[in-house]
Amino acid sequence: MRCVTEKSEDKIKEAARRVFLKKGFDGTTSRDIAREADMNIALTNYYFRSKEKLFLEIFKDVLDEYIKDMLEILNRPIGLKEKISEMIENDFRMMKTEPDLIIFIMNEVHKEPDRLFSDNSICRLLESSLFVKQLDEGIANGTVRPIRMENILPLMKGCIEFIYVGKHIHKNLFNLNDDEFEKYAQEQKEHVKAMVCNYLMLKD
Amino acid sequence: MRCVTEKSEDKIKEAARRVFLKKGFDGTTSRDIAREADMNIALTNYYFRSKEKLFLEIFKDVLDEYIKDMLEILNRPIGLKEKISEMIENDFRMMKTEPDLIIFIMNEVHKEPDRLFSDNSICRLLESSLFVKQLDEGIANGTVRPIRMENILPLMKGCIEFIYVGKHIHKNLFNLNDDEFEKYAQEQKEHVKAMVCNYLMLKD
DNA sequence: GACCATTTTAAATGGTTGTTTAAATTATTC
DNA sequence: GAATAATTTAAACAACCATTTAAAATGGTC
Repeated sequence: MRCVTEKSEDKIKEAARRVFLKKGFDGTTSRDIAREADMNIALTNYYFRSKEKLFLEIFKDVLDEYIKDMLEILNRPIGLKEKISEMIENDFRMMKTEPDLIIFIMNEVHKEPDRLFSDNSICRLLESSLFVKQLDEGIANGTVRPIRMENILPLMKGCIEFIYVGKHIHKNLFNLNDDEFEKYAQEQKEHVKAMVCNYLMLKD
Repeated sequence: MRCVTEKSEDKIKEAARRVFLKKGFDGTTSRDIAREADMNIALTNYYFRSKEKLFLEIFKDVLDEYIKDMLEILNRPIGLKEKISEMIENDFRMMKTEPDLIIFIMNEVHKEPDRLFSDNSICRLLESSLFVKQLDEGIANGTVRPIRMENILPLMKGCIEFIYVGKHIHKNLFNLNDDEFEKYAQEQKEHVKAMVCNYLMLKD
């Protein structure tokens, strides 16, 4: 049975995740991780063999986390409009609880594209989702604008994740403090919801 | 006209820009830059005093480049709808010619927010742009949805820059090769144009 | 061609990197 | 409680880092 004190391996992994997300792979040293985990430097390699191996484990987790919620919502048995609203709300929630997640993924993949598994399992999960079925049905009966899932998803996620990925830039560009930025992000959320629904749904 | 043999200082700066944009500040070594510029390592410090100073010079240039075109279009004497179209086309052009630019800025600012000059000169330039005047006029006479410049700009730029910032992710997620991605990006461009205009312009 | 400032070079600086070692400590098994 | 295995430690490793040095090469001026 697990006791109150965490296993060293987990402590290191969690500490490493925190540091990697903040500083990226290149900006993080083994000593940073050891210090954050309050453990001896050698333990990183004792448990994970190398900084790279530890990183890849964490990167895989982070990527799964990013996609898991999205897939769950795409398959939820609710209407299209509500689904879009949920997707956007979920994105906002994620950006607030894990503000470093997106820029971390984007940047690491940008520097080393091969870190993305080359299998297309997620691709197939997306294509076979309930969301795609709903989209195709709506298009067939004329209630939905002809558009593919590949195009509509970034229209939702892009607008939201973009302002958080470039949070400091937008704070500076629009002269906002932290509170004002959050209010601004809320406004933006409602605009995105309205705009995407407005564009997707055809009324006749 | 340009001399045949470039000045060493410029050669180093251009080489450094290329490497920094690809690998980021942390991922770039002085030796990387020297190798790319085909020059001795000591010259980087001879001309720029330090890697940090060289980086800051380049970063300032890159940031200006990102904002200059946008401001010019915002002040161009053309109609709102055409202006939005031009903004989006310009964004696409930039993402194609300098695909690493946005993720580079985003990531460096994310890691070191103070690298952004704290003055709000750009902020004031945005607020006093012709675009804002046109927006306010349209809102006043009921042809444009009540929305602020801060909200509408990321609705345009976010959708487009997002798919390029996460190009490899989207290529993998949607199972696209390079050609297919460019076709996909073109589709996306048209969707964004239509969606934003559709949302912004009120017809009655 | 001697003089001087500028530019370029190879080599070295001290510090940090990821990783390893071998000894010390703790936990587990009988 | 001795023997064995698992964990943790301090120290060291070679490789690489940004930067500096001092000498060499270059170019222009008189």
